[in-house]
Amino acid sequence: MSKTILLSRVTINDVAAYAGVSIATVSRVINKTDPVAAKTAERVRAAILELDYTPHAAARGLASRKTKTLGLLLPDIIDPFLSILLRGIAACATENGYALLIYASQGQLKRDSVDFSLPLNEGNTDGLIVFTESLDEAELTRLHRRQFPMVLLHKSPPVGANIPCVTFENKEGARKLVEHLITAHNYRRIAFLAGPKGNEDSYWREMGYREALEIHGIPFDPALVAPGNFDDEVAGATVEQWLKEGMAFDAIFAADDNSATGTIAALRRAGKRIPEDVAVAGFDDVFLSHHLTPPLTTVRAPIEKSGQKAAEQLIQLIHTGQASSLTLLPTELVIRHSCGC
Amino acid sequence: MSKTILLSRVTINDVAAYAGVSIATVSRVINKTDPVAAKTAERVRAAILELDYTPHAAARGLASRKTKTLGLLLPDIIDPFLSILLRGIAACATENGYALLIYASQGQLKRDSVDFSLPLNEGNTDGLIVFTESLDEAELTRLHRRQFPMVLLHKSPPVGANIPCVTFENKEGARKLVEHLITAHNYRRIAFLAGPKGNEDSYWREMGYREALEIHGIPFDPALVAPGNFDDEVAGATVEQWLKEGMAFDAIFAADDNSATGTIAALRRAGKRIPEDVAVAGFDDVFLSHHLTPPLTTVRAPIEKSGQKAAEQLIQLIHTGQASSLTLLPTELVIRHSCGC
DNA sequence: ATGAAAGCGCTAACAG
DNA sequence: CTGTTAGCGCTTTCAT
Repeated sequence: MSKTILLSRVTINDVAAYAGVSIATVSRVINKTDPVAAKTAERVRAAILELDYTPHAAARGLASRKTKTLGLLLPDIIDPFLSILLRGIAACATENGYALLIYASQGQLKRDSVDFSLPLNEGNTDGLIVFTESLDEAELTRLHRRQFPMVLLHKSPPVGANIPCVTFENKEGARKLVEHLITAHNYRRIAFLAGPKGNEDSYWREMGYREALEIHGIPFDPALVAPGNFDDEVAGATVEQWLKEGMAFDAIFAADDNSATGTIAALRRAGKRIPEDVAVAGFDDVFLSHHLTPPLTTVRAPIEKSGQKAAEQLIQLIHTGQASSLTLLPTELVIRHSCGC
Repeated sequence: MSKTILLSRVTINDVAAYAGVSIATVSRVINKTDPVAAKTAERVRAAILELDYTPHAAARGLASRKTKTLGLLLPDIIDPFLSILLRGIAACATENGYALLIYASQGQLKRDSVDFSLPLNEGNTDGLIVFTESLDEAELTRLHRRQFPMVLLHKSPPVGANIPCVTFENKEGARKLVEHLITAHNYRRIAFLAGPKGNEDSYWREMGYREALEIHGIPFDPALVAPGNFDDEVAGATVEQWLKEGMAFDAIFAADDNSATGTIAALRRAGKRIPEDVAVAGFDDVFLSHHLTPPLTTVRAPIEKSGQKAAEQLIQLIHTGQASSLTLLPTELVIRHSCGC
């Protein structure tokens, strides 16, 4: 009976033998790929239950050439942003019957040695979501040549490779925010705390910042741009440095809310009032933004949606071979008090 | 040459043919399982490079009976806590050459139907990390009977199943915190905002709270315990309800920092001063805790470490068949200002 | 040091 | 409706 201790794996053969049918029939009732007589199916189901059988995913994948899992490649950084993104991806994947295989490459993955083998590939996933810089361009191009389904998240494709991509309207969001700083509050010395080098979200946010300045005839001052690295401590250090140098500014636009948080902390340590002495604004609108003091003026980025869209596009690509080459998610200005409002 | 477009998969056979050796030899140079003559190995490596060959993970898994991936089962909630936990797990996994397969069960996974197949199992992972309530006890017991390597995160094993478990010293941390509230500030009406029903971390934090009261001869008042659900909005609503009812308290101990955040917000909306009118304390010490106003007094939980330990234990279990049945990570009181200090 | 061959557990024609 | 059989791509004895 069910007390039998089965240490070796129960396979489809055991089920077939137990139910007195062929393995093909067992496969059919499991996958519902072909009609099976009701009574036979019932016997098979009983056998599965009795033997406590679970199909072997790898074997299935080998035979059917599909794994029902999505791969996600991330660089190391795991922060509030990623956590929200993950929720979007995971929800969409699960909803569509896909598992999510995540690989956090510490830094960028490159094909450096011969025995290099991409941990996520055709063998264990049906497709890949590649976040920012997690994968080397050569490798990206190679996989694409192989027709391996991929979508890029917050990163544009290498030239010549038409890989679908989903990201935010970063430039517009930043421009609107900075224009608000200029027109509503008349700030003129607005500093920008950039994100990590090479990060495209940050790049476009800076472009939006510059565009706003230009529109309003404010000359761009390179001294007013410094690294914040999407990190509260790095941002804090930069702000402290500026303060020490006696740099003049009446507002700081941080490329994300983490760096805005560090900015506020540093400003406060230096005895500055926010927004009276220096206004602060961020980007993303993550959880903590409205719990800061003062509540942070920022740009809401639909992070969860961007994850969801990426998964959606990937699944569509897997099923139909087609996906939008660019999905641009709208951003929205969120005025709170740190800007002076 | 390399311009050849290969649409069909390149297999070990292609490599073997190209290098003029048998597939066994190719396998050997890839896995370094047996000595291969230097010149032969060189030819094989060249072939791999030239053909752009990547081993097929599923086939490998099937043949070798190991997948080099760890599975992580999560309930739906993806919050700052999870994000930190993930970092610990992912880092340890990657470091040891394992990929991480994540499945977010919306709610608890149960074996409800026959064609139910646990998305993460012997077929695609070498072992499983099960977080809190993500997996039904029956299924847990079943997998354990099968000797499938598992470790539980923030959840104790079903009776009779000796599954390794890693969690925090929740009770001690909570007791120390509440004792601080009592002895340093002389609060007597201390409310407790509990976590989700069934959550063991929350349960032990409540036990620590009760113990502290008892030690100091303060009678336990059930009216002072209400749900916060590890969520800022739920916590805020509860606090508002208390305020409306005219409930008397001089301090609120929230079971986690999210609910402490909501508590502070609600208190402030009601015009209460913190800590003068009501003191607040949390648990976890996540990123935002020291950016709140006032900075939050809390208990630091080594979240990243708990993820790392879980992965470590699991890998050890896979390799040696042995692991500590209980890993209890110490917590530490973090006094900031929200308690009155 | 290398090759031949037998599976790993399953799906998917193809028969019947 | 059901069974037989040929792989899927790889690892792993067992020979040589």
